[in-house]
Amino acid sequence: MTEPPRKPSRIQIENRRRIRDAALDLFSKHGFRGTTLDQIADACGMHKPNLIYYYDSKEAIHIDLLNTLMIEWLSPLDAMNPNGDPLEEMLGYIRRKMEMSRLYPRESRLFANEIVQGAPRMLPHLESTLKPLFDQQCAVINRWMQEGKLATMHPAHLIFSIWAITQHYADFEAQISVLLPGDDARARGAESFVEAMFRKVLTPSTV
Amino acid sequence: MTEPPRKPSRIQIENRRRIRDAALDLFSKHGFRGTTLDQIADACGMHKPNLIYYYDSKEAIHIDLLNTLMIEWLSPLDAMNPNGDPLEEMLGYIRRKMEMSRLYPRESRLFANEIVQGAPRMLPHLESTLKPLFDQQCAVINRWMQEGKLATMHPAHLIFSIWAITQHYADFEAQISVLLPGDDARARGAESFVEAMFRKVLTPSTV
DNA sequence: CTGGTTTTTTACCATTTGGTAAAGTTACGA
DNA sequence: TCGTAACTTTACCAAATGGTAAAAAACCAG
Repeated sequence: MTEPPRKPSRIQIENRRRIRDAALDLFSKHGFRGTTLDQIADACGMHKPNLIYYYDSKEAIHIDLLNTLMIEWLSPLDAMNPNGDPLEEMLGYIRRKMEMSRLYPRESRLFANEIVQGAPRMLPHLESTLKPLFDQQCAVINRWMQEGKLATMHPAHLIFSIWAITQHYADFEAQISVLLPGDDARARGAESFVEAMFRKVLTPSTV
Repeated sequence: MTEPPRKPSRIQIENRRRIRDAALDLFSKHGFRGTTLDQIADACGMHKPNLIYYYDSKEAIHIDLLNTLMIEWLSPLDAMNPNGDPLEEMLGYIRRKMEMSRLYPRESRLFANEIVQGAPRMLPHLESTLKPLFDQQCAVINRWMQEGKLATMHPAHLIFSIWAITQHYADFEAQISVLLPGDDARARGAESFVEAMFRKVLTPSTV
């Protein structure tokens, strides 16, 4: 039988990490096809065949990145508490998404590149990992709305709008920084705008 | 002196159009680097050197596409009437953007691809064409808010949120169609959700 | 230390890709 | 209809790119 994969050595763990970090940087900036193995090798101070020693192919690096990052990218959605205060849970989620967009724009753009181009390497993952979580949280939000704790609206589109707006700040930064210069003030302005907007949208009308 | 460019023949006009159409399709699906001249040639039934006869380079095709499409892509923003009813003008703009996202997803994704990757071929255009229009419309919206016709908020971030949500439906369609299948019902749901959401956000609180 | 295993490096290769040269063909105004 | 300019096709090329083979070097358990 085929040998089972042995426990990876410290060198393997560290070098795989270096490769992923360099690849994240480049894939998020230039996309999969726009990034070459030579660039990745250069960026992490290794030689091209060394990358192939740690990863079977360029595509394997990309897939590993997507898999590794998807879980933590979705963690805020998972962290919503069905028993918490609905409005505060939603606003907390939105705040965490804004923070991730600001702190981890590379991850945001990695996924944006992948999905804009039809998610060729991620569709199965969307089905198997994202969809169940999404449906579950839609159900929670729906319950909250039924209970009158949130304004009533289509929960799926609500989540889409949260994703759209929060990730827009990372994904379209090139455009945004032209239109509204001043990184720091802009980030603060964005956060208070988005919070105020969704507070207004989500607050149920007191009948 | 250099000969001035002659008036293009009918064949030139038609073949350039064919090239642009094929290129739009491919660039929007696979990005600039992910698209090859052979693919474009194939898609429009021409031979590779023939493309180069009409366009100096692959990049020239891409740039021409971006330039050609930017004006009509921005036309809804330009079409807002400063003397119209503020709430209806804004909702009309949002409706037109949703419609464009549904009818012209290729254009949306072409720009998304370009901007996510830092707008390498579009930054000058953003500065020279988009920025003035953007600033102007921000001023109009600001005036409307001052006059109490719209809820008060940061106009730039408001526009960003409109772009983010409306274009999200085109740009991230691969993800959305997994999470919320059924193209037709989804499109209708999206339009009524977005309209209701922005109506709520923009309606000034009657003090 | 040492011998085998893991890791790195050098040299190389086949394919893809953007683009060119030039011959061949078609369109079209005089 | 005829000659020239516009257009198309074939054959080709150099560089870039993903990946391989195998030798050299570093590591590490006994």
